[in-house]
Amino acid sequence: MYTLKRTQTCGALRASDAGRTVILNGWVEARRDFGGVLFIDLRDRYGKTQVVFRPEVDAALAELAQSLRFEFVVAVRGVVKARPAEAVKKGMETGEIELEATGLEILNESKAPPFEVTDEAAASDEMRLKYRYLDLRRRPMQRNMVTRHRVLAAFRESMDAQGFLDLDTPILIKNTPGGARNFLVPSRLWPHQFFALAESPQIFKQLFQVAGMDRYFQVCKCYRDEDLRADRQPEFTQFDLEMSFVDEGDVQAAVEQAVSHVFQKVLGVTLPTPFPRMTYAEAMDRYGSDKPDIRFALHLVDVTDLARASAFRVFSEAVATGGIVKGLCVPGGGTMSRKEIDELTTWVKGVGAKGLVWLKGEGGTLGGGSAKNFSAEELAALRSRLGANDGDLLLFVADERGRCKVALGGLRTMLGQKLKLVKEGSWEPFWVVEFPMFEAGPEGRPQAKHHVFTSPMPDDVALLETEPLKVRARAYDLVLNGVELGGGSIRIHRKDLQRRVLAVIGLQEGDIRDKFGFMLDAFDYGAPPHGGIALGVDRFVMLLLGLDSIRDVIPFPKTQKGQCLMQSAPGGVIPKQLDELHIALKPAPEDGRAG
RNA sequence: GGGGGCGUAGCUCAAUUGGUUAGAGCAUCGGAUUGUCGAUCCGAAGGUUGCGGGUUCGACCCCCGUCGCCCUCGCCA
Repeated sequence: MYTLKRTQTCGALRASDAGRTVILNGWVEARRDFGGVLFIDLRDRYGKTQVVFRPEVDAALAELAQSLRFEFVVAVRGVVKARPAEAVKKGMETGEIELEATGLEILNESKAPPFEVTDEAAASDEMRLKYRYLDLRRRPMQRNMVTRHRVLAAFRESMDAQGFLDLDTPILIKNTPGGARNFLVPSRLWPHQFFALAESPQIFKQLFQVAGMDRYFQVCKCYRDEDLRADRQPEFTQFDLEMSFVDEGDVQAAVEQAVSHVFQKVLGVTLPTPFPRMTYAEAMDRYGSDKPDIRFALHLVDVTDLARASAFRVFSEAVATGGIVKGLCVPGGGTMSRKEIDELTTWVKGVGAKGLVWLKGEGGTLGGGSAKNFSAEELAALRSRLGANDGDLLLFVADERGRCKVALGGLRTMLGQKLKLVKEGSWEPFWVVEFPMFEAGPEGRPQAKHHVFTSPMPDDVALLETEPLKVRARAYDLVLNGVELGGGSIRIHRKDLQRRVLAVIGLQEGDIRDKFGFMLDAFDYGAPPHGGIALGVDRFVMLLLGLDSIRDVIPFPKTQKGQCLMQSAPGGVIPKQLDELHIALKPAPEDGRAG
């Protein structure tokens, strides 16, 4: 119990409140002591208000206020006063007033915080994660969390308006190898048996369709035990939806409506719909990426034909061994230093490419770098093919097809950011469509690129057994500003086609029965045509806020090694727990990371 | 598993490229200060330079190993 319960929040008071007696509760954000008069900035989720203590108003109170320190939690009663004209703080919502204190209750003291709880993130990621509750107290993080809430609220609003049902699915499910590595949960009641944490609600949402729950959606947690990235966490959140009696266009339209609604509600931005479509083949050829940032026009240009006959062996040999040569013309990139170009080369080699060939537009032809390896005619042809001007930088990668695209596509993205080619504040969502059904696995055997329930395009079904790698899928990814927001597909709803697809990836009848038996059984009982999609909530919020790490929009994220620095999770368990689970531990690996 | 960056006071950083007493700002503590809002001024305290080993007359600096944080490739249907 405490006596001075707040009557207002710290962001509420304005000049029109002058003369009122109110009570504020909050944290001490700043303290300015003039010996006589003492100022305190009081903060809560809603804002910040200056409190002033004066000895002439209450000497004992002013003395008590001297003991206040950063992050003390206090309750202050006082009279709202208009500030003297010269003391008005511009740019502060409550800057026209201050609270002249007549009562103070220290609700809790605080140790000196390990870092300052200020708007500027002056602390390292490590400190922020260890003391996450203090990091979250900072205004920018509070803003991020509020935005996250508003995005979720707007999404649910749109889904409800479109007639979707919010239904949940189990987190503890059966382990099915393939796809992302699962987190495993041992079963106490069934010794030697394990649950897996759901990596997505995929199977269940399809079974909802079999069950007639047309138009399902959910905001759900997903778990994948894979390596982390700036935009990947082992535990993340998806907008998940699935619909019956639909084709690609219906799912995309539903998503466009929901995404547009979120943009309108959260940013006040109107997105033109429908979103443009681009085929996977075009994305890879022109951008070297299946999630290109199309906000800047920097395209990969194929010069394989020119390279084939070149005297420059780096080019001709790459082509002779079945590779390709592609180039990128960076407008104005000629000013980049040798050192900067070397950094690009280092990166390219890091992704497995052999190297980077570079030239600069100068004197009406091309010079610098590898120019001496080409004839004048070749330089002219390259310059013309890439549309280069004097002052431009030309970058080429000659390599195996996939590596070439990945290397140049990566360079394109890096240069777009480095040279600020991107129009800030622009939003260009689009769909990448016609993904390949399969990709070559380790031993050349086709693997599902999306997942095994994805339907092939009708025109390509005949190729399933003969040229599986040429079969295109009825799959689609939603891409926004170079980020893959999510992907989905029209599913296979007929058992005969499903069996053919499973056979292509080499699953034996026994395996099929073991892994997907219940799914196929369900399809025996009238599965409707259906399809859906899942979008990454964390990435979505990150994009809306213009941030570049997913960690800043997840309240309690893990480090890149998958640890929670605040809890020190994961951690060990006591022998009794292991006994109950009938689990014996093998010796820990040498790196000493065992709990 | 591979490539790269970083690790120095509670926090954020510096240390003339190997030279003897490792500095600054903020925070902390003490003092001064009656209109500030990153308050100001004076003073104090604060260090196993992530950890282990090596090279050297001498190591924050060079070498090897290791741990941690970040970026990235693989991986993530």
